[in-house]
Amino acid sequence: MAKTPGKKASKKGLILQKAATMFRHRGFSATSMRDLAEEVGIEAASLYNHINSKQEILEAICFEVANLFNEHMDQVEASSANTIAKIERIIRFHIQQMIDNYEQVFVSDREWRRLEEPYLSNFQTQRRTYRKRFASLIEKGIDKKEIRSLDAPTAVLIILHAIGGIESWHRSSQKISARELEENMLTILIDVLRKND
Amino acid sequence: MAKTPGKKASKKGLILQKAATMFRHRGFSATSMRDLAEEVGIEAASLYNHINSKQEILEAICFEVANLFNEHMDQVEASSANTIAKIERIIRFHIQQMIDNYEQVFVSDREWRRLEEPYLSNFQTQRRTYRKRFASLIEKGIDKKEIRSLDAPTAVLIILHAIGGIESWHRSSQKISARELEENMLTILIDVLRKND
DNA sequence: CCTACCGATCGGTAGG
DNA sequence: CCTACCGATCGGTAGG
Repeated sequence: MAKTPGKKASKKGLILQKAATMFRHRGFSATSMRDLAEEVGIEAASLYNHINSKQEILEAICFEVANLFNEHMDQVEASSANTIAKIERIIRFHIQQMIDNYEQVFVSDREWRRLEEPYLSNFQTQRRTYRKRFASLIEKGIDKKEIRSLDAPTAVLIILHAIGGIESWHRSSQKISARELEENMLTILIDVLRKND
Repeated sequence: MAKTPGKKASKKGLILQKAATMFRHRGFSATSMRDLAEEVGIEAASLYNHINSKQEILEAICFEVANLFNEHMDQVEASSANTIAKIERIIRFHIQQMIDNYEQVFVSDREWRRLEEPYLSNFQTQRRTYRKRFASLIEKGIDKKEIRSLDAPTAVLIILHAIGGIESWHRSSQKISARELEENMLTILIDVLRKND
């Protein structure tokens, strides 16, 4: 109610959405505000009625994605499922986001390096914290003998980056379905963790 | 003997090496020829005595890496090891290259998108072909019951991107040793494939 | 939301 | 390998 959520909000939303698509294709640095404006359907100068700078657009994309994953992690940690089920939920969420929210997630994952301080450090810290929470979950699973003995930080590294591989699936011409991809990937990644004795 | 390999060759080598480091940090688009020149220790204009364009530098880096991996794949395919040993060799090579030849491999892996045609298509084709060869090896292992039944293209996707996760290790402050990382990662990735019945 | 425009910087060339 | 410089384009602002 405080801010009118009418046209102004949706135009900013459109800018962020178009920006995500363009940043993914060309990269942040190679995308010009003029190209973005054209895609949005206004003049470059008019962009600045909705956003303050090019940097701010990148910040909005990166931190929206970071918040999304942090909040999901909160939910999972607060749930009462067993450890391997929690991890499965997290992996599934990553896969689904990489499929359904591809542009934003990709940009957040690959272009966050172009963030300026202090946002860069903030983002890196959030990222590190998220991975530590994930690794802790795996450690707990190992302690409870639900998960095979392995180096948890390395496993997190592998799992998260493996999911990033969905990018190649998006670029692939002869795609299997998203549903199939999700199941194939989940099966393999869960098998990385599951004890088989 | 044909080309004198003295100062001219090593200066070009220096340019490529410095460029790889800068492209990794700032990205191809955000790296200026002036910044690169300063790093090399000459004026921007002097760069053009050794290379023809900024694009050409990126091409040199990307295709050198592509050739390296293709040639390794040739060797492995020609060898007489069993399938799982061949795959282990390939994975180990990827891990080692990602550790020892990090700047170049990273740039080739992340910045190839900035390549212009016809190099872009050429690179993409090489990449696709390499992955198909890798997937074929996995398929063969499945047929020979050396490898568990899984979707080979998805497994390749996971393995290759998982290894890309070594990037996070490079950025990490509290590093385990390269040797440990290699073993942790290899163990986990081979366990993805190995039958355990 | 536009026209008009700013200073800075870009990749690259001419000519020596 | 340098000085001097090119046209193009950049992110962003002024003023309406």
